Amino acid sequence: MTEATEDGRTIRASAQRENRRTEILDAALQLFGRKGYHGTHVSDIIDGAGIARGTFYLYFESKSAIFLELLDRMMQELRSNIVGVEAGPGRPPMEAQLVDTVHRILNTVHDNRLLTGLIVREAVGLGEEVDERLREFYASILTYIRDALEEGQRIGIVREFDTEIASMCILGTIKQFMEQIVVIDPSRDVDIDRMALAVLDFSLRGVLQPRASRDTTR
Amino acid sequence: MTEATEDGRTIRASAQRENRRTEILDAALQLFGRKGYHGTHVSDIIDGAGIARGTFYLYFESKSAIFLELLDRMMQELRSNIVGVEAGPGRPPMEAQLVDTVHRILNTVHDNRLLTGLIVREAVGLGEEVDERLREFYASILTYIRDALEEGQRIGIVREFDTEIASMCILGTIKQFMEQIVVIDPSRDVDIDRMALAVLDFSLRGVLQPRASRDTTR
Amino acid sequence: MTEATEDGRTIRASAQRENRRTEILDAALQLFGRKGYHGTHVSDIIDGAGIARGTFYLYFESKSAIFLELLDRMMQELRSNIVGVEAGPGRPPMEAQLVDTVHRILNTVHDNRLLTGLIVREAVGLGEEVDERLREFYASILTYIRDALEEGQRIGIVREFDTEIASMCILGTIKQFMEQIVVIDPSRDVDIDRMALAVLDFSLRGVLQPRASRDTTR
Amino acid sequence: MTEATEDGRTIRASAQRENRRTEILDAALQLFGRKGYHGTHVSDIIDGAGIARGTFYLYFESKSAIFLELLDRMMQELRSNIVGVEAGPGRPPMEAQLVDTVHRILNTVHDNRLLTGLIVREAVGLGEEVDERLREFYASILTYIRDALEEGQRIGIVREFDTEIASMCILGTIKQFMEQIVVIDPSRDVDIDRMALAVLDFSLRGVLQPRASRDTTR
DNA sequence: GATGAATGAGTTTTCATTCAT
DNA sequence: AATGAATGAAAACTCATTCAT
Repeated sequence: MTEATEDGRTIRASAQRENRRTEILDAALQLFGRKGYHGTHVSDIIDGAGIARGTFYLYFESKSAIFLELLDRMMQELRSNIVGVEAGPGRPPMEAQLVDTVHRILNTVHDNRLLTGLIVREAVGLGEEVDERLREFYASILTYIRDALEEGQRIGIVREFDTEIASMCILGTIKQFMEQIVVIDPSRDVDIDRMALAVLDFSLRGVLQPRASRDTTR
Repeated sequence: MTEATEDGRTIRASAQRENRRTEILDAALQLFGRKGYHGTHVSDIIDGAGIARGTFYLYFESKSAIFLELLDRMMQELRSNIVGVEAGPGRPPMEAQLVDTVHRILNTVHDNRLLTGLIVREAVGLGEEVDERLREFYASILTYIRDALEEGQRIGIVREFDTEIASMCILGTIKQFMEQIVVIDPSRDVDIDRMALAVLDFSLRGVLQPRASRDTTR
Repeated sequence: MTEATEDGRTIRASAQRENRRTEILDAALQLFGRKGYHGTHVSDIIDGAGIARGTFYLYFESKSAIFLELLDRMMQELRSNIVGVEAGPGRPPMEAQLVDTVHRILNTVHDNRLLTGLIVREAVGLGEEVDERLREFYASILTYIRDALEEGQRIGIVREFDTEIASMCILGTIKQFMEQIVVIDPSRDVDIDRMALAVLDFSLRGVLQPRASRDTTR
Repeated sequence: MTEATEDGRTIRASAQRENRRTEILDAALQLFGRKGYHGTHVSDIIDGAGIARGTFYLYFESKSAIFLELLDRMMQELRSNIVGVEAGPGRPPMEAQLVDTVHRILNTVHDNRLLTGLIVREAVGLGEEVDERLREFYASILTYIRDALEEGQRIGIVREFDTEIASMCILGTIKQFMEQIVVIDPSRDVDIDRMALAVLDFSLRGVLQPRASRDTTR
């Protein structure tokens, strides 16, 4: 019956259903983000969502299923904010694009503190599936960064170096700030602007004095 | 009686005892490193160490106690390899010191892959105690890096920038490689030399083309 | 939703719940009464109640919690049967009141053999909490007896003596019969009437021949 | 070899052995008396006695064996202090004998506080054997008291009443004071003299004003 | 005899998941 | 669809007893 053409009743019902689902996801997010996967019990989630125990399993197959869904959601969110930076003719200069990207990434992280926590924290012991997805996620970011760097090298903006390693350095830098925002100091209001500029400045130019000292240190 | 000066027997016995302890620690390390804290059960550890259930509790107070001991041990190991780098008159140039340090850190990490895994992974949900120690550990590293950078600025090797943010960038870079070594690709033989040089190159000089292009991009 | 006014369903459910609870309490009572606290395992209780392991913890926080609840219940029961005896103008003569009280106490004890067993037996090693409650319980009974005796002395029914010691004697007598009923001879049908009268006779008049011998012994 | 005629060596050895045994018994007594059977672990006993774990089992078959031995010892001690009171021609008047007996019993109890604690407390859950011995012990005391009362009735000192019940009353009174001394108030120095006299006064004469003098005693 | 490391059966408790109502 | 009582496998930890040295 519900599989017939959707009349008013089923539409309302399925909207209702979607609402419920979202409420549960939100409750779970709060908890996973705050107390980690193992520290969060199904009891906590149903209490948070104000539903009955059985209802939870009407919407999600298992505790790990809802966790994975949240994980995917956040990875999607992050990915969509990173993709979009492309070096190419007719595009703004790469540096401007990068400032913008870093800005957007850090803002996304900040806006989704809790979800990001899921990624930064729980890395292992949640089964091969989680490991695999996180690996893929980071691999895709690495690839993106690397492509950007190589494009930069091709057009002469970026100097020659080991792009594989460099992209890891950049990823590490980004992750550190993700962690800084969500884990280490979640209460303090962070200055995203300052962060983005400083991160970029560091990544683009390094720490050394440009000319004079460069000769002395070698 | 047994509290008298240790004769051959008690010496041998206490050596034996220390051996056992180490065996159990090793078995636990393998398992925690591979499957995480929650994924590892006391049963796994005693199976791994080839001892009886009760024997485990003869040597360690609890599952969390042995985990904390391993954690402390690795943080100690890492700290002792980081401390020692100091900018100052009569010391080798900072860059050389840094190459050396990065090298040593990455080697330590590589030699203690599994232990490092404990630090990189399990970040939350193991109780306030673990959280606190990890926080302290990273804080001490951050302070160390920052001090080094500021010293560098004072003596004119390092250019002016936000040292708080920059030290986080460097820490993030280091952590990324720790993770790279222990989590992401634990089987593949990594080229520590190449890593150390590339990391340093990136951190010191950034990604941009030094001179000519620097004017054009702005 | 379920917190709205209780409809037929929730009323039935909560009645059911109360039933279950009582069933478990009953099973536990039988076992604690028969085999003592340490001799009774949670496994015994769930077997006795015909429930699953987890169900037990749905109704009681722990093994000691259910024991304490039974303990409190019996102390309550006994107390309520003792309180009510008061010497005063317009009240039945103290002796009649006492016969009645002893009767009621022994009947209560008999009706709650198993529960009483808990009090008579387990006196130590169950933690300070149990000790404390038993101490309080007996202290309240002692105080009650003593007050009654002193009131009796005031109105001239009771002769002069050390009421502190005498109340202990009476308490000891009562406890002995509690024990007699529940521990020493739980199967044999006891004659409460005979007991009550004899106990009172003993307590009120002692064992000595009233007149003649009294002169000879002094 | 040790089974040959005891030479100096084996005599010394066996004296030594007896000493050790006693030390262990003493340590166990302290602990059982203070913390109960279940609250006392073999570890506590060997710590208290300053011996090795295995040594304990060289002297006692099991934890319950040493407990039973202590139990027997105390029952023996008490019995030997009660037996000796006999009504008969040529003996001191029963009342004097009783004062003496009560005195001696309470003193014995006081001198052996801890041992008495074993009897007063742990009554159940230690297996049929313990139950049986305690039952026998109390039965023998009851019989003794009853015989004394009946002898008293025969020679006209004691009035007519239900001696079975009365002997229980007296036993209960005695036990209450045993408990008072060892459990309820073990620290406070008790006044054995006052206790003994008051107990006897209560048992012999009860609480009521003696009929004839009920008006005149005041 | 003495030692104490090792044992492992047995205990309590947890918690994700199921299912009758 | 929603409920929440019931489930039971699995986990950590205890402690009396044994046995090789």
